[in-house]
Amino acid sequence: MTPRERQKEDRRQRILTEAAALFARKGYGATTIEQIALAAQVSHVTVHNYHGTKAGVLLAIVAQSDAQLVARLETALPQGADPLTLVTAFAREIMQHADAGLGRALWRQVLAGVAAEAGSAAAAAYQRLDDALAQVLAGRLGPRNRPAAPALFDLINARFHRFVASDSATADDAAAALRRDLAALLALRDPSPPSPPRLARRRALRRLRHLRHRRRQPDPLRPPR
Amino acid sequence: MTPRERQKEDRRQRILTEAAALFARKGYGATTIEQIALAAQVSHVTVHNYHGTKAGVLLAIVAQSDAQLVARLETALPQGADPLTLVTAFAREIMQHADAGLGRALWRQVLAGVAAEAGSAAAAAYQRLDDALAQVLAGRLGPRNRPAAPALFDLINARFHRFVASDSATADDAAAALRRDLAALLALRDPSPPSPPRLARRRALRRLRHLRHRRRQPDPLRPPR
DNA sequence: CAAAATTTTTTATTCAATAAAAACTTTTTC
DNA sequence: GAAAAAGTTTTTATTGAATAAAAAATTTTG
Repeated sequence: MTPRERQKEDRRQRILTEAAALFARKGYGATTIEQIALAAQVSHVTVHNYHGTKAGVLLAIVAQSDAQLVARLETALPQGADPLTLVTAFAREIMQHADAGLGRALWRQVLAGVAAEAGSAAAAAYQRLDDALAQVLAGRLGPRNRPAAPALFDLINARFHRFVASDSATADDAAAALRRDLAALLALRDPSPPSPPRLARRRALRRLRHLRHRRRQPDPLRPPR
Repeated sequence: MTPRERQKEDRRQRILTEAAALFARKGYGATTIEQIALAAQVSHVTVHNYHGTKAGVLLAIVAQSDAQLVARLETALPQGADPLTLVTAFAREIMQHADAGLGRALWRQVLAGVAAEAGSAAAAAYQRLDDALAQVLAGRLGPRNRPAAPALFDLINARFHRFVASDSATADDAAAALRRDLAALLALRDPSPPSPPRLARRRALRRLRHLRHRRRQPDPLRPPR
């Protein structure tokens, strides 16, 4: 690594470290690029050259801190759990991570930045992290359930957005709501009335039903014992 | 309505109309509040007084134009369709609406504004519209499937976000992806291996399976004929 | 009609963002 | 190793969003 590359890396790191400290201490709106530049001992133009916008600085911070989240999830997530338990555990982790790390006010700015600067390098990096998170989830679902991982992640993400948008919601509330959503989704049925079963089939069905103690259709996803 | 109220309403409407025209013609970034103010014959401070921020102006425009979308969906959506068809039709409608109306670039700013200004009056108004849309969906699902409406709407919304974030994605692609997601979700199964069935039950199961022509578990949601 | 209340405009300031030129540092080349 | 070249940061300047406070204008009320 040449001295030039090293300097560049140093500056980059200084900017991110100082910005993170300032954002955490004074909030996003109240810290200025100038203050970040001053703390990092560069000019404000350099901050812009490195990260484009103030939101870009924040996205870069998230990209760093969230490599950790991926690692954490790898270990913290239950291994053989049913999908519902897995998904709610996953959701809880990322929400607690949001509160413990940047906090919701900053996360609102992150989500805004991702939406506003779709296509930018910073947004692309965030997207990769999101994909990595979805991969972790996919890895924990069995091969049979893996195809559902993207949709499950979308549901988690929707709840995460709501969680971040509010200041009062708790991670537990959000997880419970997610569980309800998912249960309702899995209970979906075609509204057209089933064609009346033929006689032989009806007999077999009746017998089976009896053996099942009247339980018609066991939920594909049961809440954990 | 007093003259004062009427004037206020007039000004408000002028600002929104002129802003919409400017945004459409020159894009969000290239139109300034000053230009909007000039066209609406008010000062830039008045624009701020009415709508807070530039994103606030845009959100107000969306709130107006999207009352129409709700009405349109009420008529355009199939009535007795199965959930999967309904959901994809719904998704297609809102994406086409986005393209036909503001366009994706502006929608990116809308989504960013909602995230950044969570809690503001403008964001709350947007949220109500979102809720109204979800209500339309709920109305079309039978009473049996209605509890799944929020989750289905979340899935649609996630796809809408992706759609808006990209400039190349088509509404059809997005709808197809949504259909796949949903199908995968509904095929979810508990990963724990089923306890070996008792003998009597096994016999009944075998017979039933035979009568079903080897189809184990019919999809609760079938694609439309 | 005059006083009071409300609203808009004027004026001024801070900060994000960007551009262009100048200054500085490292690397390359001879 | 010195001079030229390349790359990077800083200085300087400008535009535009956002906000605050005072001044001006308009409407309502007594």
